[in-house]
Amino acid sequence: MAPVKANGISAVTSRDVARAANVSQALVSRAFSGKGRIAPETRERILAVAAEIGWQPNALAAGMVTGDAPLVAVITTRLHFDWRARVLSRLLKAFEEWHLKPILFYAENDDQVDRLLGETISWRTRGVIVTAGVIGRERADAILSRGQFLAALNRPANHSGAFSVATDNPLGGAMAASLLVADGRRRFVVLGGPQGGWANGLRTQGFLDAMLERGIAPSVWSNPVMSIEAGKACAERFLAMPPAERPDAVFSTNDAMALGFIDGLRPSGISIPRDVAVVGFDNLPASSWTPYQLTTFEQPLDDMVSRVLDHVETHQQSRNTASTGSDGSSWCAGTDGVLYCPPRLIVRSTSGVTE
Amino acid sequence: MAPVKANGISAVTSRDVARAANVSQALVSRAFSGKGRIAPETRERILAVAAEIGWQPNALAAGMVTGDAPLVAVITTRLHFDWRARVLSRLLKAFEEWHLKPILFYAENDDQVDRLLGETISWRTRGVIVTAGVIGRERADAILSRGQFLAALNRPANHSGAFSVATDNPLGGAMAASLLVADGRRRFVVLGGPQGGWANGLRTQGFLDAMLERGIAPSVWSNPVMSIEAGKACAERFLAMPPAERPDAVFSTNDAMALGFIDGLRPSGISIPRDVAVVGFDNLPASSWTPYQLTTFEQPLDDMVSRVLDHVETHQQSRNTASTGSDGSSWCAGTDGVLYCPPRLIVRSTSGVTE
DNA sequence: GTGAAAGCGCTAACAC
DNA sequence: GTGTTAGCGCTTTCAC
Repeated sequence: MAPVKANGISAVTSRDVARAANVSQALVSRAFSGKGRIAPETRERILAVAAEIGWQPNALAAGMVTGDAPLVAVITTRLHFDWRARVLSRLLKAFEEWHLKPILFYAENDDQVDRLLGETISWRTRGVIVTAGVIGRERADAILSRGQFLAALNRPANHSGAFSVATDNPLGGAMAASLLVADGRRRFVVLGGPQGGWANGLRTQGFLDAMLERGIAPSVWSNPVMSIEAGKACAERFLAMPPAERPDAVFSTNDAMALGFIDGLRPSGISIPRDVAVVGFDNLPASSWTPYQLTTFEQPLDDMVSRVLDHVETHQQSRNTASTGSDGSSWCAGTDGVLYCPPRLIVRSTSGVTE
Repeated sequence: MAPVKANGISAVTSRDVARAANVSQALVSRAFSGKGRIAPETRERILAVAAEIGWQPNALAAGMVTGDAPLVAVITTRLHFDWRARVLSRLLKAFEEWHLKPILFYAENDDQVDRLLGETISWRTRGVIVTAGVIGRERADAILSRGQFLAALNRPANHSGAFSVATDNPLGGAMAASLLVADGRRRFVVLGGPQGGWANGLRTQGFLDAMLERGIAPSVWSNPVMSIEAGKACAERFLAMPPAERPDAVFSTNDAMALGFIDGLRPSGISIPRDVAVVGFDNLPASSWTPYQLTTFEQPLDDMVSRVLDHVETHQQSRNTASTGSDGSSWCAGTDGVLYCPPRLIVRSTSGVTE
């Protein structure tokens, strides 16, 4: 009954609708696009016929002929209990409102990102948003030179025409240092992450630099995985030290480790913040819960996503005004072209100072 | 230099590559698709030229001509700290491996889902996966009759040709009831959610039914939002009761409320599980942490996603063997066509029984 | 092994 | 207001 292709996909076309409504195929197109002249009654009739047949314009075909499909590429990775889930959620919502369709590219590892960035271009998207991995200069160039936008979250875009927002991690580290020093703490330890880690490395560095300015050299306890278990292990290490040598302040480069550290200390009778202050990073929901009340930093994710969306919107508009691609508007601060957003300090009761 | 369209999008085509490589346009297509006869050297040369020019096949055009783009639609909603993030993550990974590109549709509210399901078909996807809202019978029909697959997670698909997996929530409720009764508990309360809620309603019902069989009628405390704060509020309500009338067992229809309930009881000196047992649902990461150790149920999400992916794979294969759409293989158990997966009981220390 | 030619389903001029 | 026409950038016969 309905035309069916070899692959089993039904292939009703606008022509079928046109025939059924006794009009030309072009009118069907106009009825749906709203562009071009068409009598309201005709339009209604066509819409009715189409609904009956169950036809809707083929977006692929439309995109091809206009050379401009409402597509956006998003590169992401593991979402579970990750800032990316929050970011993605907000992006999806905005795109839905703007009638942009996001195609997702999932990178299991960072090394896949470059390849995915390449695949991206086959889909002739309006642009690509990157929330994982590293953007190569050549790739960035290839994308931008096609007039697509390129926006990166929490990583450098490595290109002047691209847009990049990131949490100011070193600043967060430095803020943690100030806070703990102002609280009169003396012996500091940083709960760090794996060597390659971007965020935790910068947080650690910011902390260490700020301490160095004060002539202090905190020790760093590195953890291959920044989990709650790693935090517990650090607590054990802490407890294994002679009491007099124990740090009286801990800066954990993420909340998970901080929470694990707190949990690890519970049986010991050591008091937080009296004996040791703890500051985390990320503001997990659990950090505000009764058993933790962790002082921490919140990445201004909503602001960051808003910036990204502003960039996308600007790009969309400049596209409409037929500018030739990269308008190079210098959105970005920072010498590396990244717009750094200060993390928000959230003081709870694991640090002594109440500001 | 490179051809540029009015909209600013670069429009290099396979024809440009063909010209540069001194071959026909058809050969360029063959070089990339691997289909059709082509001399290896020619292929290499074309690939090299294309790389230099920076051209890749236009997937939209390819999809249009073959009538079969490697696209999948996924309908989702708020991802932050939600099972959907985990599910989406796994779906994305699988699709990446299968070279299927997911287009995401975001439903802010359940009522938008039907509309999104409609938009879905414009993209001529291989099928759609639904993780939010309600699937109307007509929509399901429209999708399936096009030869697309339709898979639903944690909701009925409302169509025999569609696939649906869901956690067996009533069973979970019943299991909680058994557990608590076996533990010798007498006075039960259920921390429920909003009226409309699907999952929490079934969990509550399962619990109540199982209790009813034992001649017990637990009370239900409904909460408009199933948050940690709601759980705390329930704890206050609990504490406000005369001690003799207080429940000695709480079944919370999600972990967040259970954790909040536990937190709310902390200052009171009431002991868990001695004075009151608590059982949750969802197995949040925090539920296993030191201050909580919550007995709870885990949705077998990985299994469920695997089922969905099996269905997709089956559909893909039946597509290749040119079957005409819905193969109607009766995957589904249950009279409503939903395949129910039993939740996994995770006994920790907030329930008295250690199995 | 290669090229010519015919579309895929639609949009956008342009003529009527 | 409506219909005709010419493609969009590819894939896929089918000749050669």
